[in-house]
Amino acid sequence: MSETPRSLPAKTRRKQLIKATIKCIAKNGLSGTTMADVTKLAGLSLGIVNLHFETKEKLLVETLRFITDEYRNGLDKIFFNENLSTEEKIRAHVAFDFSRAIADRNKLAVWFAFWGETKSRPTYHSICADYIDEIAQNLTQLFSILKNEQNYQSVDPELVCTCYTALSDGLWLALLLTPKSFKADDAKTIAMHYLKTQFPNNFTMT
Amino acid sequence: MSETPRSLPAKTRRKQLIKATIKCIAKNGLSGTTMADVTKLAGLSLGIVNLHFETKEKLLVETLRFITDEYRNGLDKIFFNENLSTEEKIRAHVAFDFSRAIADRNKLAVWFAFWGETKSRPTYHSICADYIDEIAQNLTQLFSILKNEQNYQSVDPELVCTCYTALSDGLWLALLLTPKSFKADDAKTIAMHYLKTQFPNNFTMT
Amino acid sequence: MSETPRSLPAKTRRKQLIKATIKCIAKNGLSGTTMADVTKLAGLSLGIVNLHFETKEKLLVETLRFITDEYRNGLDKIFFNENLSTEEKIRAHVAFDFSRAIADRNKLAVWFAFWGETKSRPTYHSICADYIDEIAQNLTQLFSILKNEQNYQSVDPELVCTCYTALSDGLWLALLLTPKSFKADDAKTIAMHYLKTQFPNNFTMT
Amino acid sequence: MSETPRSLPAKTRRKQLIKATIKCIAKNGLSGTTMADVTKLAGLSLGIVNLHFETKEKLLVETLRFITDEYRNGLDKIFFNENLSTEEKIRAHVAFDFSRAIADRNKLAVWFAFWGETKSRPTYHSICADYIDEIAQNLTQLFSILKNEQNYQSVDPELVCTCYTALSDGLWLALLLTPKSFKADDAKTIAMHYLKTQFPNNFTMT
DNA sequence: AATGAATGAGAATTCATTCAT
DNA sequence: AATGAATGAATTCTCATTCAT
Repeated sequence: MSETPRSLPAKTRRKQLIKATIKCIAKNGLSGTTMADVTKLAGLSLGIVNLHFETKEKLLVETLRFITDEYRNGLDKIFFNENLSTEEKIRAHVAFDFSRAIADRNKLAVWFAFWGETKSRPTYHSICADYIDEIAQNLTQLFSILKNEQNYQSVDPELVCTCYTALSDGLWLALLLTPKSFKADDAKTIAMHYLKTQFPNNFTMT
Repeated sequence: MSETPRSLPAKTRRKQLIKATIKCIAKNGLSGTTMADVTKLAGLSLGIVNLHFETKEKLLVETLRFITDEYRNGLDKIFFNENLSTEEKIRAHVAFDFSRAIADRNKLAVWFAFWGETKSRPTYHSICADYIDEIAQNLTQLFSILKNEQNYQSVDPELVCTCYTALSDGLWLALLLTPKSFKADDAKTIAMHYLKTQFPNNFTMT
Repeated sequence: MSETPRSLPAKTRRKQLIKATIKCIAKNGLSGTTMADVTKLAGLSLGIVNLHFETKEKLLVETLRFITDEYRNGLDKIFFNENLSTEEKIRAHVAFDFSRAIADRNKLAVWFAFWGETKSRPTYHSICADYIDEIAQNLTQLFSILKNEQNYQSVDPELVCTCYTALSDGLWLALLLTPKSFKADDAKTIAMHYLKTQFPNNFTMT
Repeated sequence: MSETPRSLPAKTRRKQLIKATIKCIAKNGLSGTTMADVTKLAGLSLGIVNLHFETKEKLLVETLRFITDEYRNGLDKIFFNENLSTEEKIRAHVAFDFSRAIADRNKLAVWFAFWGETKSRPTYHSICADYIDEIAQNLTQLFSILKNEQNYQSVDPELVCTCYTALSDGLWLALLLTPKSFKADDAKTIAMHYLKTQFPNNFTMT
């Protein structure tokens, strides 16, 4: 194992601790995650969390914010990419949803761990509510543009967005619960299958 | 409120405690649920959990099993109801998924609380895996029969089952996360919308 | 050692813990007093403080209140005793100030431990301010009555009260700091010596 | 505020830290005084205490010694001042006891903070015992000289010294506990009032 | 069957001290 | 001489479990 330098920029340390926290939550659950576990996994001392995050709760919040930002930023890059057509953007969105970085079982476990506590923790809820809204607006807009571009009469962009979002959440759950029999590619196939029912002239090949 | 008798059949006490546990998990999250909270909410003494469930862990497992059984039994009643047509069975399935009893926010919070810990707790996982499989088989069969009855050529019953299941899981999450703007009826509409894309000649009216 | 019963009335347990706390503060200082020390000295388990006092801070406050109440109640019994003359009441007051129960080195250490933190802890301050005022009023009244009864022209009862109070506080400090060379009886002699200067016709014999 | 030079004579740094310690103890109590607080208040780095005092304990001891020396040196200057008469020396002593420099609430808080820990800390005790003795000897001698000079028959110089010392300690406590209603001038008045009872021909005017 | 005071292992947090820069 | 990130022992607090009544 390579020696970590004794002193590092605060940002690096925070990221190091957040990554260890993700692994820990995936391994032990939110309730089973102790500061001792996290710091040991990070190869650091017990007191360091307090130094960089003050409390365990704040570390958890920052961890949720980290995966939230990662997801949002990834989607924003697609949404604001001027080189992609609308269809390509939607395809890229789906591909991103079930990519290595996002549909990673550790991160999925973290998502669901926080969602499971959302009702009782206003802070978790507000962090989630925040990004859900923004992404839904962008995706609805994409469906709306595609509808107009390609003259799909009966499509309801908002409904399709809600349906697609729920579907991808449910597919993530399936990836988390039945990792043996259900893979990211299966999930992507199903997501595309739904989009094809709405936009039959698009989304035809893989 | 009427006085609880000091001595009651064990089964009644167990149900009483499980119901208190559901409320507690919804209110405080899985990690924030203590035996003191549960027993106080049930109006019983601290020691009673040990008497009826031995450990907290076993109470939690029984709680998960309780909502799991409730869901499975409800669906079984529909599936084995000889008075219903296949379409009616599927309609009833959807109606049940978003009924008062099932799409109750307390129970949804419990589902997601356990799912969030699933990766780290083999027991929770095996309880979930168990019922998921059985229900998927039944639902796939219904789609398969409908396909043959009504001559839907291109429908893949297994894929539709997986897609519907993921969709309803995702809709439950939406009900949990955004209860203000998204109601059970909205969820049901979206679920039916998906089924209509697969079986356009069925599921036409509300 | 006699076995303590496993379960006791809450009041008894609280007193038991407060007494152990007094000993601990005297032995280790306020900052050196740990819950582990207190509970070990009381022959009880670590968790019991939380059960009866919630936090360490509350145990400390109750401890201060305990010695405060003991002092105030003792003086009240003297002040409201109808069988004593005014001079007898003042004599009893002095005797009480330097009695076994009050001029006990453990308790003195506790008094000064709290006084030393008074400036930084509003709660400690308010508990002290409370009783100081009440006692000063009563003592001033005694001096006032004695002045009138015995026709002492130049005595200022309020000033004598403040002076006596400061003197007895200082004598307590001497008892705490130089226990070898300075005893309760010496302190009492000095206190009486001061009173004799103000009321030469009273307070003549021991 | 002017920049502190990065490198300064050790003595200056030590005094700087001791002054910050006094403020900190007054503000947060002895138990609430951390190295982080002290060094921040001094505008210096956390590691500097170790450099100049080795341990926190040694810094505290030096702080106690600092206020102790300040008090003792002030009194020595009076005692060995050949230009003052005995009465003037005693008057100066009282004036010093309740001067700005000594009856400062920060320093009083420090005195009582240490006295509160004296019973459990032999080091603190020996520092205190040391100066108490020396001052008592000097003051007794002054009273003794005054007695002989002015022919006070019944005065017991040692008793008067003990009484005055206790009184001034108690007055300091009053200044600490009830700063609003009790000021240094009030304390001085009471101290002089006591001395007048012993030496009625002296100490007549302010 | 039921109670709830007591227990004590386990977890978060604090903070004096260290040490590479 | 000075810095401040990092350490980890010590302490408080939590809470599932026990057990005498």
